[in-house]
Amino acid sequence: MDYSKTLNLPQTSLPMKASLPIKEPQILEFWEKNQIYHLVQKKTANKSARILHDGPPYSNGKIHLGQAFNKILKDIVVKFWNMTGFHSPYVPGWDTHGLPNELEAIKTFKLDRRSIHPVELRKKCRESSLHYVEIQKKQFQRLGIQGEWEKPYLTLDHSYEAAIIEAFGMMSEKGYIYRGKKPVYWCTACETSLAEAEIEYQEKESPSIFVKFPIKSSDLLKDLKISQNSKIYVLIWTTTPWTLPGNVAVALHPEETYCLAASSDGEVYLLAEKRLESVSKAAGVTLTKICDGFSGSAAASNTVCRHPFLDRDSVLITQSYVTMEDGTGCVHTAPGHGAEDFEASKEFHLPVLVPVDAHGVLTEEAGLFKGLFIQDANEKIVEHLRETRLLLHSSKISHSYPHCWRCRKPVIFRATEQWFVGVDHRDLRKKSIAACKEIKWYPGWGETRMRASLEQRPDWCISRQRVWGVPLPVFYCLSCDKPIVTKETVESVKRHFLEEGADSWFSKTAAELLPVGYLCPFCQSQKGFRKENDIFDVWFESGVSHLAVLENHPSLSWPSHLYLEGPDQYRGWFQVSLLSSMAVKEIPPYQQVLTHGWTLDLEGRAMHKSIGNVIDPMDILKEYGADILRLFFASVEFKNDVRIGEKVLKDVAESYRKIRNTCRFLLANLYDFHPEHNSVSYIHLKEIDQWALSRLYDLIEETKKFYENYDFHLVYYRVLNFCVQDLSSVYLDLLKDRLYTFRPDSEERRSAQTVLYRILMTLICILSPILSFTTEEIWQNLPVAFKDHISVLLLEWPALPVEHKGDEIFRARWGKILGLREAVYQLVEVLRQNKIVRQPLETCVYLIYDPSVFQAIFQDFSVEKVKSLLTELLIVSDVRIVTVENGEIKDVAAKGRVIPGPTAQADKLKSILIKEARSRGEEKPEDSVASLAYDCFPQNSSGKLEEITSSDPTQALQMIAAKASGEKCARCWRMVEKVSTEPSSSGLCHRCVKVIEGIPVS
RNA sequence: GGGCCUUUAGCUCAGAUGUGGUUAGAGCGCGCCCCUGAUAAGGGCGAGGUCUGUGGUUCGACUCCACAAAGGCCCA
Repeated sequence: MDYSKTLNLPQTSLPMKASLPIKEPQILEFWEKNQIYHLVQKKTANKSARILHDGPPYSNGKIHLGQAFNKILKDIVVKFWNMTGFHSPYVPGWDTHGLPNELEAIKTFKLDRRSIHPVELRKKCRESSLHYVEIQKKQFQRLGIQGEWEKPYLTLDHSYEAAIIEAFGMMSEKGYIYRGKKPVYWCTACETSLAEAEIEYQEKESPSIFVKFPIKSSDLLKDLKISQNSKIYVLIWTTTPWTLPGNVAVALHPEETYCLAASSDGEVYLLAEKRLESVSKAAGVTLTKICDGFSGSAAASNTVCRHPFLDRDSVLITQSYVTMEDGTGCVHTAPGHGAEDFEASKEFHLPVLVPVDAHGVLTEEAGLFKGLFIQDANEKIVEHLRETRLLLHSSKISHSYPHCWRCRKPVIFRATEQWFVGVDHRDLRKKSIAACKEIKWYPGWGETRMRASLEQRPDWCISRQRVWGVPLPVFYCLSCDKPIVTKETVESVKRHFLEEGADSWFSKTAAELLPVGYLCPFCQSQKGFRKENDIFDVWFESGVSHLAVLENHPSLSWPSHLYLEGPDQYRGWFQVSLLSSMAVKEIPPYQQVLTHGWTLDLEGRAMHKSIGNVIDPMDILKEYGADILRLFFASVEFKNDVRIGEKVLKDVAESYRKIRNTCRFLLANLYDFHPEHNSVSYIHLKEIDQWALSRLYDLIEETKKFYENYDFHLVYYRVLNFCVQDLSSVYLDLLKDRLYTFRPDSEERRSAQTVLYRILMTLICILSPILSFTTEEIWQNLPVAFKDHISVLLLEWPALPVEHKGDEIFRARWGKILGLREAVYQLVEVLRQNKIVRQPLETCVYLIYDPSVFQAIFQDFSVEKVKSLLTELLIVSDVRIVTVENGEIKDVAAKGRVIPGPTAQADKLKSILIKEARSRGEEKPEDSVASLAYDCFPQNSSGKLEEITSSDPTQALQMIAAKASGEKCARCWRMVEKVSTEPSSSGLCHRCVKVIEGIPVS
């Protein structure tokens, strides 16, 4: 007879196969249509605000994996906050100005930036930027990121542009802004200065030359009584011959030892003693020391050389940055072409010469090399030096050299007029470093790194020679040529930008931008003014986003709780934001800083187009779905670098299925459950159900802590382990009997459902920040009676009454019981290997009764309770708690007699069972019984367990497993003594007979 | 070359509890087996690690120190 129709089998509309790439867009539509983001904001409106301020990506292309990573993490954080008592709006932003966007526009529209009018170029840039904003917006939304997408912040917004001017004005007013000539990275192809962040180091081949600087006069040579007529030279080494026209000095290390060495042709060179050997080798000449060594400072004293080809002197100076690792220990110094050289020029009052123009062409100052491009100048200068016998040696060298991040060409160092933020003005650096202590860094070493970055950084060059950006609001008097930045002028420019945007700077005259009748504050001239040509560095723009956005956006407030970006931002956005905030407000713009690692390929290499290992996030969405990508990022320790590829995504997809199926099983067994009408109160729940609740209680507590600490991977593993270990393998497995075979509305079944319901709702909540699409899908498949909200995103973090945790005795008992379960399954496995049983349900487990052992494991439980608990937990057909007396097995009743010697009893029981097996005709009767002593006082048990249990560490529970006797019930598949022979219920056990009474059987 | 960081089973992660001590854990994957009433599901058991390497401190180090290798970010 087929009794399966009489069972309460699971029913659900939630498919096992996720089909995320198809399902997710539908869910997005649902969120969009119902304005879920705004419902969440409305719901949390009166909670305390906690703001994650979005760092703006460039709108110059489609999103890459690193950006997907970043936004997903932000989304998880914000969703968690919104469900745990905070009001957390998320306003995404874009960096729409700057070189990357400008270059993208030039490429897209094939523009000639030399001929195009700035206003026209800006129009095209704007078009391109907004185009990519829309693309990226769609892509981010596709990832499931919730936010104010219809009102993001853009750095080209008029209000934002005005805010930049305002911030500049405030900093200028406090004296942070100054104008100066300073060597900056300069790309001759792009004709612009570059920020440090815009530089890439690549291998490059350069000339490597040793140049002789003839000594004109020197204290040292006088002291050494060396004839001034001798050919004596200071020997320098350089890889940039074109900078020689800018040479004004040669630097020696003050403490290192220098010497004079003669070559075979009688010339004498000054160089560092330590470098003598390698220089001889490199130049292929024999150098012989001709006197004792002397210090660098002695050598430099009043020593003047003649420039090798210009009618000018070059003085010897001392600098501690001179190293003995390469060169000659005598460093060619051109203050217009090097940072250290520039610093030295300040100390020794050297002129800063820049004989190279913006295109990389040498100027009048370079003498006979005038008009040459630097590459050509290199060759000509070397040639000239050789001709004039001032070149000792020339070769080629391959070394790491700075390149432009956009055009990839080698850059030069060139001093130009620039605008700066003085980092040490008003102790800005010190204050910023001090502020780091007040900020919470995740991971903790972020503080060290930020401090180190701050300590090292030079003054902040905020000007760029481009047009796509916000112009520096500076005017120059046509009469006295002094730069003018006053409260009045800034305010006037700000007003224009607020109304018409920064384009007005390019379309209007200075007079139109300035207040009517404005006079030069320095000379009172009426000749008028010209406008500054430079625009702001994009770091300045994004660096003041906390002012432009947090203070002005209606949803936000200043300061933010958290900034969350990649590790490159310690020197980028984190730092410039901190500096601008400390300069203007004297308070950091964030309370916490969280960084994630870089996304790498499976071999641990960074992703580069040239290597061909770049992964497009959209490809992952097409194949796996956004939830898999989200789950992946939640599964890894994201504070480190993250390796991603086919294999790891597949692995995560597997785990995803486990989680999904667990939820599906829960849901499918609740098809006839109504939480209001069918719930069973806690005290009436079965012990096992209470245990499941206590596990759930722990899960909630622990995952909440993990989320709060941004340890999403711990949330992932905790949830997965809960699904696998507590639910799938233990609780759900044992519950099938009760759910399927008991009367639908029986107390036992409702007890289980009460807990399943709680577990399902909790899992959905815990997972919703990560698996937003899937939990929403489950939510849509939930019975109406379960739901008090339209979307899963409106839920609050789950809470269970503290009593559900279970007291110490309860928890100790369950610790032991689960250990016992593992031991029993080892026994069952032996029987299975011996082909005695195929599954636990065919097994009977015998426990030798020993009161102290039972007390230790089961605490205050009665024998009956232990028996029924274990039968259900172990999914065996019978658990017998027995004593063995006079060769007979006796089931222990509630107050059964106790006899000593459990081990001996177990042995006897074993032989009795073997005997029985033999009489049944088993081939190998001794194989049909498996025994084990379960040590209920393991030495490694925790202190808390020790308190509750007795102190005898040697006691153990004697357990024996054997094949269960009797007949198999056709409905519940348990082995029972006897099944019914009645026609209406034939083959059924007593329990099932009762259940199907009144239920028609087909 | 400098600063900061990473390196525990095939993969992703725990842990080594504020100051070193007996057989270093999980999930996935893998192997063997069971079930067919979660079924392109579910269950059981098992095999996998000289804790990146080398040296040192110590009675004893995966855990402390030094150096090194590989990789990442930033800077020169």
